[in-house]
Amino acid sequence: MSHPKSINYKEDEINLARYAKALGHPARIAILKFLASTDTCFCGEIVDELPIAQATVSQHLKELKNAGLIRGSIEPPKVRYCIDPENWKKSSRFFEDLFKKLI
Amino acid sequence: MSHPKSINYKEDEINLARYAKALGHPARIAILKFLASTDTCFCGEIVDELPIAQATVSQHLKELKNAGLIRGSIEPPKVRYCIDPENWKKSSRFFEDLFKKLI
DNA sequence: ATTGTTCATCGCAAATATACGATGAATATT
DNA sequence: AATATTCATCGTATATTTGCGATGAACAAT
Repeated sequence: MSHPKSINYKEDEINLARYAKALGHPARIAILKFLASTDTCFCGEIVDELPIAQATVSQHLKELKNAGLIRGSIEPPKVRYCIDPENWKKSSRFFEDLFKKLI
Repeated sequence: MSHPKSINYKEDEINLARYAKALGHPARIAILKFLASTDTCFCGEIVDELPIAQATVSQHLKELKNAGLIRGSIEPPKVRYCIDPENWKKSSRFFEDLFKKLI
């Protein structure tokens, strides 16, 4: 792919897009809602909850982690996941700012 | 692709994911911010503003339109775009509901 | 030492997204 | 009629995403 015009979006636009992209799949929305409702949980609980295979759930968790929306702490042989409160608040503010630009 | 477990996400999760996905690219964030700041605009103005080709801008506009976030009205030989106030409010509420689940 | 549990990662296939140039459709101007 | 403007769409190339089964790593329990 070529980029004749050099791409230079603003930092905030890139960050907001990254958060939005992470939220852009029903499975990940469901995972986050589940996480928010239970405070913390293990991968296995999500697998039981959702209609997708363990490998796929693990991949979605990885993406949410990469986006910064969740965190995982090892608790052998499991991994306890929770929402990252700081980034959660940050992304909440990002969306709020975007939407209040019009309403 | 195969789907051994039948996929059945909740309606709201699907809708929120669709809005989020539409917001999941810096160019589309930039387009929406520009649209919000100018009320309405033509495709050409966005092409001047953003570092991407006309065909690509048009495609992003199409995706935003498919997601329901913007509308376009023909004004020959141009198309005037504006944010869809109703769906904008709706998606704003969706995100608000998601984020307030934790904070 | 062997087995079981839990989860990440690898390797693969198919689908979707991103970007562009070229072309087409619609209309206004000459 | 011919030309110019504006924008959508087509065709194409490449990258990313989504999903799965299989395997591996880490630890617990036998």
